[in-house]
Amino acid sequence: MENLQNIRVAVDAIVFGYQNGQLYVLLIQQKFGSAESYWALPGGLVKNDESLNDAVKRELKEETNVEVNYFEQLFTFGDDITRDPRNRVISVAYFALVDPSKLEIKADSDVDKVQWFQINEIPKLAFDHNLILKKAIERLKAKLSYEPIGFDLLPKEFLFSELENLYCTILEKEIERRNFRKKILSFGIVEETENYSPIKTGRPAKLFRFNKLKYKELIKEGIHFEIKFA
Amino acid sequence: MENLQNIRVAVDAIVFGYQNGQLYVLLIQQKFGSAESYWALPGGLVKNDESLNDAVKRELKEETNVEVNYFEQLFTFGDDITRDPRNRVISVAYFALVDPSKLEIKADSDVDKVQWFQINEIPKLAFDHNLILKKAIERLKAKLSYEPIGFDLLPKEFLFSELENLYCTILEKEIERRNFRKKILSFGIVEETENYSPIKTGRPAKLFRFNKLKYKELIKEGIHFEIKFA
DNA sequence: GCAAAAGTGTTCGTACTACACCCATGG
DNA sequence: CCATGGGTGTAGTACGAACACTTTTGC
Repeated sequence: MENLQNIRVAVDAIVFGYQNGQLYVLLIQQKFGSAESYWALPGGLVKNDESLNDAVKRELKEETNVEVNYFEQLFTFGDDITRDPRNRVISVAYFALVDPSKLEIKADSDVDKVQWFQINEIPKLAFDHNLILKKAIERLKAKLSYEPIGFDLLPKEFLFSELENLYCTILEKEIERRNFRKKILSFGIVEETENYSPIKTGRPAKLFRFNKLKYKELIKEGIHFEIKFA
Repeated sequence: MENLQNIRVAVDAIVFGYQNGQLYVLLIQQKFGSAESYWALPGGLVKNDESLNDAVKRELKEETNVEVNYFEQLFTFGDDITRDPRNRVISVAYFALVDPSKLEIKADSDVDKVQWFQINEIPKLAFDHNLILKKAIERLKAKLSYEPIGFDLLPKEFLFSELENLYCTILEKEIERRNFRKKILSFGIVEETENYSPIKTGRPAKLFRFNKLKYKELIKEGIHFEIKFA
């Protein structure tokens, strides 16, 4: 029907992490990179007998030692034909949210370095990866307002002030503490634990936990989570 | 680095149309289809030197004679390795909204038939196209609530009752006419025209038009369009 | 004058906004 | 007793929900 198609299929992973009031993304540097050896998103070519989802998981594990169980498909980049100067490559980008304190990153296989980069200190990346990352950040911001994804970025038990800070940081907005707390608690998907923060300054703060089960029930009932800001 | 990758890249188009109070989708039947010759979404393999976006446009034009200027990327289907039994094929699905009255559909190139199918009378489709369509419908419903996409499906000038009906049909919900009208008009993105409906039953109805410019201004100002229902 | 669809206003309740002070602990 | 963050209540407002009758035309 047509000349033989010669297009490669790759996947890229945008892994966001939150720690100490800052949003980070996981980047790698290839060992045998193209001349300039820019930092890049983890990723690589999909194998013939492997689903796209498995491909991202595998590449991420291989390159950074990070294992993630939930990836969301972000977008497929294939409009710029020369985005990879070597071949025609389209890339299916996936993003994930993790708590960095639970992970041990490690440069593996063909990778030279792995590192968390603060989101507003991103260098020029390989290929169109700056563009991909930009789109991922937009999606993250949007999702934060209508899905309780903040909890994936935090430890199992967390302070309300951390959650609050996470929203401020990602959305780059001030929020009103009292109203934010009321709003979040009103959904009933965040519960107090018996524990208190080990931080020994100021009044001891209760630790909270996210009730995933409750959240799923509410979704079934059609209640939709939404956080707005002034 | 690895064995030669052998994955084909296709695009598929989900073209939604609205007419006479019904939502339709455009399907084709291949001439030399696989045995069963199921109906299918328009689409095909991407050329080596062609962007994904151009590929959907070309395929749609070739197969159905329909020209669309705005496609939105829906999702990339590539987790089911055997979704096409002949080869490993991943498909980047795009969707578009059109006013069918402005189009002349015509089976072209390798296509035997082209037809609008009402959304709740979809037969079993080729490959995983039922799944793709399902996802497209979900996205359409979601988008309808927070973007004024209804206007892409209607003629330039339309009746309020048509708009109202469009929302009811797509969302499969009753809506409250008075509140709906107030809400839509409150955004200021829909204007009265001087014209009246040619329908000669009941009180003559004003025709309205969508003010795209005004909408873009409001977006810049950060106002976000949202329609909720009881 | 009746059938058929278009057009419209008000009340009520809920949910978001804005705002400032007290609390519990460690040093 | 002071410094540090944690924790809370209330009043005003704006927006969505519910609801039914009048208007204009063709036949």
